[in-house]
Amino acid sequence: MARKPTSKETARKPNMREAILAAAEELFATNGFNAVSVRDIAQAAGANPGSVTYHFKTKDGLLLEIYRRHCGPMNLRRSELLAAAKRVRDLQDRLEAIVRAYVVPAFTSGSDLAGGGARFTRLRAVMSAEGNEVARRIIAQTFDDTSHAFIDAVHESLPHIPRPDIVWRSHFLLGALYYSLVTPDRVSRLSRGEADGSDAASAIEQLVQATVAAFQAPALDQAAPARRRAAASSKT
Amino acid sequence: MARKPTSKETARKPNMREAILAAAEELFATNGFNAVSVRDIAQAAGANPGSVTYHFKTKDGLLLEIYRRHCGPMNLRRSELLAAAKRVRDLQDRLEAIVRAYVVPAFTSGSDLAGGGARFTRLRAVMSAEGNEVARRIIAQTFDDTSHAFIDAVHESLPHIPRPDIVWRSHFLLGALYYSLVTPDRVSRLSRGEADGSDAASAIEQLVQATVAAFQAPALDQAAPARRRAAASSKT
DNA sequence: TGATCTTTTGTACGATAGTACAAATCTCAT
DNA sequence: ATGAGATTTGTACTATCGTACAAAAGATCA
Repeated sequence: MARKPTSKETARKPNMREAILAAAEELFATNGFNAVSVRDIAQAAGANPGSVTYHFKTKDGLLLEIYRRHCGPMNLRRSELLAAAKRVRDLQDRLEAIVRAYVVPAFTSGSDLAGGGARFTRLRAVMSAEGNEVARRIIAQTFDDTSHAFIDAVHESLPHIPRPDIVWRSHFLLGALYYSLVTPDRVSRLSRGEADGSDAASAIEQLVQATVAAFQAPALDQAAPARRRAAASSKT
Repeated sequence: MARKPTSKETARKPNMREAILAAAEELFATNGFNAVSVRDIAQAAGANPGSVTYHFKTKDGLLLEIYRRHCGPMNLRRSELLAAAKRVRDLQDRLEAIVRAYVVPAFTSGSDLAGGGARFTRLRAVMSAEGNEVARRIIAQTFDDTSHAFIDAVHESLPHIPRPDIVWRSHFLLGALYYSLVTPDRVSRLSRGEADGSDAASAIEQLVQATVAAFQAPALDQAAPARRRAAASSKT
């Protein structure tokens, strides 16, 4: 084999590095980190396995770069939306806007990257579930600021709710958000086709609506004890 | 006869099969399926790698057996609690009892197995995130009945809410439940120590409270459109 | 006890993992 | 065109993977 005419027949890849990143993001997000091999990624990107090593040195390095690529834009977008939300005058609307500022960037792209932020958010969900070390480090130092800002904003809208309760509820929000991206088919299945779990717009609206109501629920201390007993009769 | 030796000390291995199951459950739940090797499991159980093959044939078979071991008891427990909840007369209390019937067995053991159901639920969360094939098959055919029963029960308590909305909200519930078991430390961290994410009792109460409020939120169709964009001081 | 069945051990095999590295190829200013 | 740097390719190495299997050890009961 003297030569191979790669320049003409295949669509010219102006940036193989981007193709590898996109392929890895997709594969990691759907199968987890360890289930995907470097060779799988290379094949999906139409690249050579060695090319992955060249661009990202290690598999961890590849994951790291995926995070680096998305964290900035997404958090920036969240900050902007949060700042705008805080300016909403009506209290009820403001809370909804705050929640929306947290949810929307997770579903839609926070940058120019194709495929949207949903894929990256799903990736985060999967890495979180797997207890991935690289992801854990990045998340703690990158997203905690954003989370705190969000929690503070919610707390300002609901000053009568203790902060720990708000932390719990925003934690539930993130879990619900993650799970909606991980197994959207379950929504379609359980609703017998009446709802489409893959529809981002529906997911956002439903999630915002439910979360706002959850945040507005009375705090545990002041509400539950009075009528606790009737509900939980059998207990270990 | 010598007394039954406690399983913590080296002592004797009365049931290596159980030790392997427990070790695998723990390792899978914390690291994912592919990140854990059969050798890791064997070592954690104090067994020989070949012993795993003998008892469970394959790694998939081991995972399958873990599911088989838990699904029955947990769903049975849920059915019992759900039946009891449906008998609660007060509407508000009934809804709370229904939600509790869904949540409690996921946190506490549904059987005599040590370690509680939390570990298994966390395992399910991780397998779900990884898109594990074995788990996917079992879940669809084992948990969907339970989920439908739960959704129907909630719908009976809230007949004015469209069923798809209830599906979405119960989906969020499961996501929040999963995430609370996957990264409890995040709650502790974001609350700056004011809340303990590892405390099952707190998690349950917070989750039930938030979820009941979410279920009771007005449906999307009838509430949102009126005040979506403009500031709405008027109530329709 | 000895025979038989169950369980555990030790080892090995083929497949595949991540990664390194040199050769081949491409890009582009000069 | 040419040479230098950037990128891609091909291949190989070592480690570890899941699993198979024969031998050793333990258990059970006539």
